Amino acid sequence: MEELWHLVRSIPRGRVVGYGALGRVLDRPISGLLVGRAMARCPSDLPWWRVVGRDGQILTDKRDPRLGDLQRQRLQSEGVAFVEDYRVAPSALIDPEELRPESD
DNA sequence: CCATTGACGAAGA
DNA sequence: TTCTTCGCCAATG
Repeated sequence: MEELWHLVRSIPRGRVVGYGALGRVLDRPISGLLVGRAMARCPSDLPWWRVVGRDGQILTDKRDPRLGDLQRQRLQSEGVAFVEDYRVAPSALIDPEELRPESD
């Protein structure tokens, strides 16, 4: 999982990445669903709120619905634009590939 | 041990 | 466009 944690940690402030996109670039690719499962039990020092659905949707629900609001708040406080209450602007969405050069 | 269930997403109807 | 099915596979009951 170290590789996944590293990727998430390298997401710049004010940017978000999709679950499936992350799973796809791993050394051992996994489905977005598994990325989500991993994120639900990730280390507390990860910027987990910068991971969203493929179309920028805030998914976090099911077990702890309150997390969805927390995620939205954190993203908004980073300056991420929203096109809907629970969906970020496409411009904030980036591919894990673009994490290499940037790192902000 | 077996059935369900997800921080998902693509494909088919 | 909305709904269902299916692949993914570890965790949960």
